[in-house]
Amino acid sequence: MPQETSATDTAPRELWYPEREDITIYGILAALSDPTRLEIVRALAQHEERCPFDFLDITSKQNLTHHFKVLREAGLIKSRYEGRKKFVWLRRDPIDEMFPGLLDGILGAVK
Amino acid sequence: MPQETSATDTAPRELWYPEREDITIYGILAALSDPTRLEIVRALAQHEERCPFDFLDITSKQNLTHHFKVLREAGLIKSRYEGRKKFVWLRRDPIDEMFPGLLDGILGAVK
DNA sequence: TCTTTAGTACAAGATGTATTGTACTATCTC
DNA sequence: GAGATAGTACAATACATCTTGTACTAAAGA
Repeated sequence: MPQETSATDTAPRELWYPEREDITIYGILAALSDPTRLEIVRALAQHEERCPFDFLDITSKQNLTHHFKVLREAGLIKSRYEGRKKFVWLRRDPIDEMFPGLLDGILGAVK
Repeated sequence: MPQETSATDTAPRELWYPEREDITIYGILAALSDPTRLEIVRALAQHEERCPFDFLDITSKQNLTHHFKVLREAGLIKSRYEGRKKFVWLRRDPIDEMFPGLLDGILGAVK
Protein backbone atom coordinates (compact mmCIF):
# COMPACT_ATOMS: atom_id res chain seq x y z
CA MET A 1 0.00 0.00 0.00
CA PRO A 2 1.29 3.45 -0.88
CA GLN A 3 2.47 5.62 1.98
CA GLU A 4 1.36 9.22 2.26
CA THR A 5 3.95 11.74 3.36
CA SER A 6 3.96 11.86 7.12
CA ALA A 7 3.23 14.85 9.32
CA THR A 8 6.94 15.17 10.11
CA ASP A 9 7.82 16.04 6.51
CA THR A 10 8.89 19.57 5.79
CA ALA A 11 6.61 20.30 2.83
CA PRO A 12 2.94 20.48 3.77
CA ARG A 13 0.20 18.80 1.76
CA GLU A 14 2.54 16.81 -0.42
CA LEU A 15 0.99 13.79 -2.04
CA TRP A 16 2.31 10.46 -3.15
CA TYR A 17 2.17 9.56 -6.81
CA PRO A 18 3.02 6.21 -8.38
CA GLU A 19 6.14 6.07 -10.49
CA ARG A 20 5.68 5.55 -14.19
CA GLU A 21 6.63 1.87 -13.96
CA ASP A 22 4.18 1.28 -11.13
CA ILE A 23 1.19 2.36 -13.20
CA THR A 24 -0.77 -0.68 -14.34
CA ILE A 25 -3.49 -1.06 -16.91
CA TYR A 26 -5.54 -2.86 -14.27
CA GLY A 27 -5.39 0.10 -11.94
CA ILE A 28 -6.35 2.47 -14.72
CA LEU A 29 -9.28 0.36 -15.84
CA ALA A 30 -10.49 -0.11 -12.27
CA ALA A 31 -10.23 3.62 -11.61
CA LEU A 32 -12.22 4.45 -14.73
CA SER A 33 -14.88 1.80 -14.10
CA ASP A 34 -16.66 4.12 -11.69
CA PRO A 35 -19.17 6.59 -13.21
CA THR A 36 -18.12 9.44 -10.95
CA ARG A 37 -14.45 9.02 -11.73
CA LEU A 38 -14.97 8.55 -15.46
CA GLU A 39 -16.94 11.77 -15.53
CA ILE A 40 -14.17 13.57 -13.67
CA VAL A 41 -11.51 12.25 -16.02
CA ARG A 42 -13.60 13.17 -19.04
CA ALA A 43 -13.83 16.71 -17.70
CA LEU A 44 -10.10 16.81 -17.00
CA ALA A 45 -9.43 15.68 -20.55
CA GLN A 46 -11.20 18.80 -21.81
CA HIS A 47 -10.26 21.48 -19.30
CA GLU A 48 -6.52 21.21 -18.60
CA GLU A 49 -6.98 21.90 -14.90
CA ARG A 50 -9.93 21.59 -12.56
CA CYS A 51 -10.56 21.98 -8.85
CA PRO A 52 -11.88 18.88 -7.05
CA PHE A 53 -14.89 20.68 -5.70
CA ASP A 54 -15.97 21.82 -9.13
CA PHE A 55 -17.70 18.45 -8.98
CA LEU A 56 -19.78 18.97 -5.88
CA ASP A 57 -22.92 18.59 -7.98
CA ILE A 58 -21.98 14.94 -8.53
CA THR A 59 -21.28 13.81 -4.99
CA SER A 60 -20.15 14.87 -1.52
CA LYS A 61 -16.88 16.53 -0.46
CA GLN A 62 -15.48 13.48 1.28
CA ASN A 63 -16.44 11.23 -1.55
CA LEU A 64 -14.72 13.53 -4.05
CA THR A 65 -11.60 13.42 -1.91
CA HIS A 66 -11.83 9.64 -1.99
CA HIS A 67 -12.31 9.43 -5.75
CA PHE A 68 -9.47 11.85 -6.44
CA LYS A 69 -7.27 9.72 -4.25
CA VAL A 70 -8.15 6.63 -6.26
CA LEU A 71 -7.39 8.47 -9.51
CA ARG A 72 -4.10 9.71 -8.09
CA GLU A 73 -3.00 6.30 -6.84
CA ALA A 74 -3.87 4.78 -10.20
CA GLY A 75 -1.48 7.27 -11.78
CA LEU A 76 -4.16 9.13 -13.72
CA ILE A 77 -3.82 12.59 -12.22
CA LYS A 78 -1.40 15.02 -10.63
CA SER A 79 -2.24 18.07 -8.59
CA ARG A 80 -0.79 21.20 -7.05
CA TYR A 81 -1.95 23.48 -4.28
CA GLU A 82 -2.34 27.22 -4.76
CA GLY A 83 -3.45 28.88 -1.57
CA ARG A 84 -6.37 26.90 -0.33
CA LYS A 85 -7.26 25.71 -3.78
CA LYS A 86 -6.15 22.50 -5.40
CA PHE A 87 -5.69 22.12 -9.12
CA VAL A 88 -5.80 18.73 -10.76
CA TRP A 89 -4.78 17.65 -14.24
CA LEU A 90 -4.48 14.46 -16.26
CA ARG A 91 -1.13 12.64 -16.40
CA ARG A 92 -1.38 11.98 -20.10
CA ASP A 93 2.33 11.54 -20.85
CA PRO A 94 3.20 8.43 -18.85
CA ILE A 95 -0.09 6.76 -19.64
CA ASP A 96 0.04 7.45 -23.36
CA GLU A 97 3.62 6.20 -23.43
CA MET A 98 3.03 3.03 -21.47
CA PHE A 99 -0.42 2.25 -22.86
CA PRO A 100 -0.74 3.97 -26.22
CA GLY A 101 -4.32 4.35 -27.38
CA LEU A 102 -5.80 3.31 -24.05
CA LEU A 103 -6.99 6.68 -22.77
CA ASP A 104 -8.10 7.82 -26.21
CA GLY A 105 -9.99 4.58 -26.67
CA ILE A 106 -11.83 4.93 -23.39
CA LEU A 107 -12.51 8.66 -23.58
CA GLY A 108 -13.47 8.44 -27.23
CA ALA A 109 -15.88 5.57 -26.69
CA VAL A 110 -18.44 7.79 -25.01
CA LYS A 111 -19.59 10.81 -26.94
CA MET B 1 -29.63 -8.80 -10.56
CA PRO B 2 -29.77 -11.03 -13.63
CA GLN B 3 -31.71 -14.25 -13.32
CA GLU B 4 -30.29 -17.51 -14.56
CA THR B 5 -32.63 -19.88 -16.29
CA SER B 6 -34.15 -22.13 -13.68
CA ALA B 7 -34.01 -25.89 -13.54
CA THR B 8 -37.61 -26.09 -14.76
CA ASP B 9 -36.74 -24.60 -18.13
CA THR B 10 -36.77 -26.86 -21.15
CA ALA B 11 -33.35 -26.05 -22.56
CA PRO B 12 -30.51 -27.22 -20.33
CA ARG B 13 -27.50 -25.06 -19.52
CA GLU B 14 -28.89 -21.89 -21.05
CA LEU B 15 -27.27 -18.71 -19.84
CA TRP B 16 -28.44 -15.16 -19.41
CA TYR B 17 -26.78 -12.44 -21.45
CA PRO B 18 -27.30 -8.70 -21.15
CA GLU B 19 -29.10 -6.97 -23.97
CA ARG B 20 -27.11 -4.59 -26.08
CA GLU B 21 -28.58 -1.55 -24.34
CA ASP B 22 -27.80 -2.96 -20.90
CA ILE B 23 -24.08 -3.13 -21.61
CA THR B 24 -22.27 -0.28 -19.88
CA ILE B 25 -18.77 1.05 -20.27
CA TYR B 26 -18.42 0.82 -16.50
CA GLY B 27 -19.18 -2.87 -16.52
CA ILE B 28 -16.73 -3.46 -19.34
CA LEU B 29 -13.94 -1.52 -17.66
CA ALA B 30 -14.56 -3.24 -14.33
CA ALA B 31 -14.56 -6.65 -16.00
CA LEU B 32 -11.28 -5.93 -17.75
CA SER B 33 -9.60 -4.45 -14.68
CA ASP B 34 -8.79 -7.94 -13.43
CA PRO B 35 -5.54 -9.51 -14.69
CA THR B 36 -7.07 -12.95 -15.12
CA ARG B 37 -10.01 -11.65 -17.11
CA LEU B 38 -7.94 -9.32 -19.26
CA GLU B 39 -5.68 -12.23 -20.14
CA ILE B 40 -8.70 -14.33 -21.06
CA VAL B 41 -10.18 -11.59 -23.22
CA ARG B 42 -6.83 -11.01 -24.90
CA ALA B 43 -6.71 -14.69 -25.77
CA LEU B 44 -10.30 -14.62 -27.01
CA ALA B 45 -9.44 -11.66 -29.23
CA GLN B 46 -6.87 -13.82 -31.01
CA HIS B 47 -8.43 -17.27 -31.09
CA GLU B 48 -12.08 -16.90 -32.16
CA GLU B 49 -13.26 -19.55 -29.69
CA ARG B 50 -11.75 -20.95 -26.55
CA CYS B 51 -12.82 -23.38 -23.84
CA PRO B 52 -12.91 -22.00 -20.29
CA PHE B 53 -10.60 -24.65 -18.96
CA ASP B 54 -7.94 -23.86 -21.52
CA PHE B 55 -6.98 -21.38 -18.81
CA LEU B 56 -6.47 -23.84 -15.98
CA ASP B 57 -2.82 -22.81 -15.84
CA ILE B 58 -3.94 -19.36 -14.67
CA THR B 59 -6.30 -20.28 -11.86
CA SER B 60 -8.71 -22.87 -10.50
CA LYS B 61 -11.83 -24.35 -12.11
CA GLN B 62 -14.27 -22.57 -9.84
CA ASN B 63 -12.47 -19.31 -10.21
CA LEU B 64 -12.55 -19.61 -13.98
CA THR B 65 -16.28 -20.24 -13.82
CA HIS B 66 -16.59 -17.11 -11.71
CA HIS B 67 -14.51 -14.95 -14.05
CA PHE B 68 -16.35 -16.16 -17.14
CA LYS B 69 -19.60 -15.28 -15.43
CA VAL B 70 -18.34 -11.75 -14.78
CA LEU B 71 -17.29 -11.41 -18.42
CA ARG B 72 -20.64 -12.75 -19.59
CA GLU B 73 -22.69 -10.44 -17.37
CA ALA B 74 -20.62 -7.48 -18.51
CA GLY B 75 -21.64 -8.36 -22.07
CA LEU B 76 -18.13 -9.21 -23.20
CA ILE B 77 -18.61 -12.85 -24.18
CA LYS B 78 -21.08 -15.37 -25.48
CA SER B 79 -20.83 -19.12 -25.31
CA ARG B 80 -22.31 -22.35 -26.55
CA TYR B 81 -22.22 -25.92 -25.32
CA GLU B 82 -21.11 -28.81 -27.48
CA GLY B 83 -21.32 -32.07 -25.64
CA ARG B 84 -19.59 -31.56 -22.34
CA LYS B 85 -17.45 -28.79 -23.75
CA LYS B 86 -18.17 -25.08 -23.66
CA PHE B 87 -16.96 -22.70 -26.31
CA VAL B 88 -16.63 -19.01 -25.59
CA TRP B 89 -16.12 -16.07 -27.91
CA LEU B 90 -15.92 -12.28 -27.77
CA ARG B 91 -19.07 -10.23 -28.40
CA ARG B 92 -17.29 -7.71 -30.54
CA ASP B 93 -20.30 -6.44 -32.51
CA PRO B 94 -22.40 -4.80 -29.80
CA ILE B 95 -19.39 -3.45 -27.97
CA ASP B 96 -17.73 -1.99 -31.04
CA GLU B 97 -21.04 -0.40 -32.03
CA MET B 98 -21.86 1.08 -28.65
CA PHE B 99 -18.31 1.97 -27.66
CA PRO B 100 -16.26 2.34 -30.84
CA GLY B 101 -12.54 2.13 -30.26
CA LEU B 102 -12.88 0.97 -26.65
CA LEU B 103 -11.92 -2.67 -27.04
CA ASP B 104 -9.23 -1.90 -29.59
CA GLY B 105 -7.83 0.77 -27.31
CA ILE B 106 -7.64 -1.58 -24.35
CA LEU B 107 -6.41 -4.65 -26.20
CA GLY B 108 -3.95 -2.63 -28.25
CA ALA B 109 -2.48 -0.91 -25.21
CA VAL B 110 -0.66 -4.02 -24.06
CA LYS B 111 1.69 -5.62 -26.55
C1' DT C 1 -8.02 37.40 15.66
C1' DC C 2 -12.40 35.60 13.91
C1' DT C 3 -14.84 33.64 10.28
C1' DT C 4 -15.29 31.41 6.13
C1' DT C 5 -13.88 28.32 2.53
C1' DA C 6 -11.04 24.43 0.49
C1' DG C 7 -9.67 20.32 1.57
C1' DT C 8 -8.21 16.15 4.45
C1' DA C 9 -8.33 12.18 8.05
C1' DC C 10 -10.50 8.69 10.12
C1' DA C 11 -13.97 5.50 11.52
C1' DA C 12 -17.94 2.93 10.43
C1' DG C 13 -21.41 0.46 7.77
C1' DA C 14 -22.92 -1.59 3.63
C1' DT C 15 -21.84 -3.78 -0.21
C1' DG C 16 -19.06 -6.07 -3.81
C1' DT C 17 -15.31 -9.10 -5.27
C1' DA C 18 -11.71 -12.85 -5.53
C1' DT C 19 -10.69 -17.21 -4.08
C1' DT C 20 -11.21 -21.83 -2.25
C1' DG C 21 -13.66 -26.15 -0.62
C1' DT C 22 -17.22 -29.22 -1.11
C1' DA C 23 -20.73 -31.12 -3.64
C1' DC C 24 -23.24 -31.49 -7.51
C1' DT C 25 -24.95 -32.15 -12.81
C1' DA C 26 -24.10 -33.32 -17.60
C1' DT C 27 -21.85 -35.70 -21.14
C1' DC C 28 -18.61 -38.96 -23.12
C1' DT C 29 -16.24 -43.46 -23.31
C1' DC C 30 -15.62 -48.05 -22.01
C1' DG D 1 -24.03 -49.04 -15.93
C1' DA D 2 -19.19 -47.33 -14.17
C1' DG D 3 -15.85 -44.17 -14.40
C1' DA D 4 -13.81 -40.11 -16.14
C1' DT D 5 -14.07 -35.38 -17.76
C1' DA D 6 -16.19 -30.60 -18.34
C1' DG D 7 -18.48 -27.58 -15.93
C1' DT D 8 -21.71 -25.51 -12.31
C1' DA D 9 -23.74 -24.22 -7.56
C1' DC D 10 -23.24 -22.77 -3.20
C1' DA D 11 -21.28 -21.46 1.09
C1' DA D 12 -17.60 -19.32 3.46
C1' DT D 13 -13.67 -16.42 4.10
C1' DA D 14 -10.89 -12.53 3.19
C1' DC D 15 -10.46 -8.40 1.40
C1' DA D 16 -11.48 -4.10 -1.22
C1' DT D 17 -14.60 -0.39 -2.24
C1' DC D 18 -18.20 3.23 -1.87
C1' DT D 19 -20.43 6.28 0.92
C1' DT D 20 -21.49 9.12 4.93
C1' DG D 21 -20.66 11.41 9.51
C1' DT D 22 -17.72 13.73 12.40
C1' DA D 23 -13.80 16.20 13.17
C1' DC D 24 -9.92 18.22 11.78
C1' DT D 25 -6.06 21.48 9.16
C1' DA D 26 -4.73 25.23 6.05
C1' DA D 27 -5.27 29.40 3.85
C1' DA D 28 -7.87 33.77 2.66
C1' DG D 29 -10.33 37.83 3.97
C1' DA D 30 -12.40 40.99 7.19
